[in-house]
Amino acid sequence: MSKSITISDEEVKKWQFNMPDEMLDAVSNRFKLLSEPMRLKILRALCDKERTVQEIVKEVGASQANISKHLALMHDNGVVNRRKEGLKCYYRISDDSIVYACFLISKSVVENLQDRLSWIQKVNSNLTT
Amino acid sequence: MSKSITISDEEVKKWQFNMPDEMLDAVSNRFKLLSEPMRLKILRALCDKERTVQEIVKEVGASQANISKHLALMHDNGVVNRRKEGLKCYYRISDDSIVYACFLISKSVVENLQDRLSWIQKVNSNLTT
DNA sequence: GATTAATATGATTAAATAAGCATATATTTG
DNA sequence: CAAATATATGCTTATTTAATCATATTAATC
Repeated sequence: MSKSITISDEEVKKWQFNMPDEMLDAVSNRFKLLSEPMRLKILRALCDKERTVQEIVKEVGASQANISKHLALMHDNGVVNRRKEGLKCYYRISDDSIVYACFLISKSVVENLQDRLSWIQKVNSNLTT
Repeated sequence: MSKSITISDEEVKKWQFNMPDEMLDAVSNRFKLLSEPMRLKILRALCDKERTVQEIVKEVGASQANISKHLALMHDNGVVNRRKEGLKCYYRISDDSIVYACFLISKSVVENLQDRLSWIQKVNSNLTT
């Protein structure tokens, strides 16, 4: 069966931004973790299944030290979980809503780009005719 | 009628992280915009309706210059829209998915904190008995 | 227990950027 | 057009942090 998530406006309104400042700090911190291309690449690699550090290093194409630090940071902040097996260490995304948030934002960014593109095309066709 | 949004796993899988690196850069940039407490406070103020810069300044309690710069940044990146009316300038959130993403992440962060709290409580009760 | 493999960590450097202050640019009103 | 109001913008400073290199830790194997 296929999972799905539904967010109602009411639900959002209730929570929504009756949030205390301290909560916003925590939220901004989580967003900050998602605001580095390198970390998004790591999450992209972890999207379908857990992987070892080595596997991530290969897939992402960055140094082992760098990947390791990003993973540590995300682990400290509950974005990924760790599982040790002998020498190897498997990481996985700890929470589906992280992926959903990435999806939402991606969609929003694409729509945004498309809007701009249509503007440009309109302006361009006006200029060239 | 109450709006709502549904995200299916299939939908996420399709898009999901078959994203090219350039796309991840754009997404990370959007996340970066959401990763400052001050900007989240501004978005919280804009959550239910559009507001003027002055109204935001009052509600958020930061300097006009600072608010103005954050608004300009978010506007340049399509996070908020602008509407001028005489001297006043009304800003509003341009895209619902931004609010949904904030909601998702907030929920995720709260769950994360709750998990940690229950750990702490468990440890604490072990120590004090 | 020495060696190799997998991962983590410390120190340093360079780049990004939020906030503050002063000032500039409209736009309205007298 | 002068004064007042609303908003935007330069410039500077201090802070944060990603990447790099070298090295440390941990676990398996011979």
